[in-house]
Amino acid sequence: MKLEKTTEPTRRRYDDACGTALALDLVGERWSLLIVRELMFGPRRFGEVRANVPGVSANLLTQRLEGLEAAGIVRRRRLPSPANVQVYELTEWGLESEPIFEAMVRWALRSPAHDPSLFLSPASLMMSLRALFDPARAGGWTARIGFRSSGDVFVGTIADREFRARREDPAAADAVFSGEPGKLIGVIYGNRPIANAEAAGVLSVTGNRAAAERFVTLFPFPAKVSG
Amino acid sequence: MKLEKTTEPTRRRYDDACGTALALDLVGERWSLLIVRELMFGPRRFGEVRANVPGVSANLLTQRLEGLEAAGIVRRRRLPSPANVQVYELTEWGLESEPIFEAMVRWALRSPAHDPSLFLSPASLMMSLRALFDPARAGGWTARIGFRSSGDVFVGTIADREFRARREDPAAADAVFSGEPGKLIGVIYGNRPIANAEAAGVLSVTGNRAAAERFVTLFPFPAKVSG
DNA sequence: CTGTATCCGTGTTGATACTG
DNA sequence: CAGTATCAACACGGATACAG
Repeated sequence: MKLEKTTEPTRRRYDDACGTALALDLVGERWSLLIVRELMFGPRRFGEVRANVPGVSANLLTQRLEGLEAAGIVRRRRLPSPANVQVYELTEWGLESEPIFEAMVRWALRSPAHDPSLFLSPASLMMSLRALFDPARAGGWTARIGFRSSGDVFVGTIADREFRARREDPAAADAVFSGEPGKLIGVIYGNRPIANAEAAGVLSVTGNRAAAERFVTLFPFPAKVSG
Repeated sequence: MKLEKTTEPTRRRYDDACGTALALDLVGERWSLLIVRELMFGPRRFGEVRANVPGVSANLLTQRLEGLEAAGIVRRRRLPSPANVQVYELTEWGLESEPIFEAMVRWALRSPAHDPSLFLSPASLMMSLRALFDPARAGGWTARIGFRSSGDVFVGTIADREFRARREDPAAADAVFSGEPGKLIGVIYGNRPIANAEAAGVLSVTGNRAAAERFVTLFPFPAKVSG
């Protein structure tokens, strides 16, 4: 028998009044932000999060979800009867961490170290689109664009110079992209013709083709740093 | 016999094409962002960084500065002859990480876990001001406000609905605040009268008093989350 | 003073196996 | 599917010693 360590014998904190340090105390531990990212577009189950955060082990995911829940960022909920499964979702405040992701994506993609061939989760795809969306290019355009990607579905809405995304059936969207997240983002990042990707068989577009063609021009990829 | 570990036997990376994950690979290690924060307003020496990032040990600081340099975020420079000391400064791209800090500060300060009584570095003070600055409240006002805080000096400039800050002699500013960072930010966060803090002897204001009074109203503190 | 290079105790991480 | 248990390897933080 050994001494009980209640939960935190010496939790590793920054003792710093700076908001940055506090943010790092809240979500700065390894994996935490990637877990929040997966919850950003709606509730997810344990296994769904795990499958989309490559490399995280089950015990760490458990610990992080507990920590995020204790911090008031994540809430655990049980879906009503027919489903009756447990899901994790962001609290209102957790959802408000979104600008952190946008800033990180915009900044990090300028690094020469970025490797677009690595795994990309559907949520990461949508987050990237939000981060790179250029309101000026959208002008007054309004559209609903659907995505079917690795079994996940989203509808992205462009209206009032804003781009929002939700997990939602894309059947009623103006146009729908289907394909792996990495392939979809490749068309947008590379500013390459959709037809080429379709010919390569890695992507398909249904619905209003002109809308799809216009959509992919709204996300300028940031210039790489000179180094 | 064992393999030589050149420098990084198994560097701990997220193998994820998401910009968020890349940002965390770049600056997600413990201490890294707080080090960048200290460099955000100009070059700093090793000891200055160490003194303003409470708890970081010398060897960790060395490691992090090396890593940040290798990533192209920090540059090492030797000041010309009379000084002839080595300083660390952000690269252009490193400087562009600033929006990440603003987003983190704005989000984290809503946490009930924020403890304003902890240590606050002068750079953190200026970062907080940038994060909380409200362009609408500034309107068309133009002013230069100086800060003398823990041996550090800054000038904050309000113009064109923007607030910028640099390490600079505040002698020529319209008004100058002097005092510890925690006390200065307390007046702004708490929206308390300057006179009270002066009476308590923790702060002093010189120059145009009306400008100082107006200045402190431009940084609305975000509402705490209900939890 | 400005770092750099060790060693060491401890806590965290990650792989695997396992349980309900 | 949703976690828990175990354990080896590693990272962290502190101390100390050392170099320019």
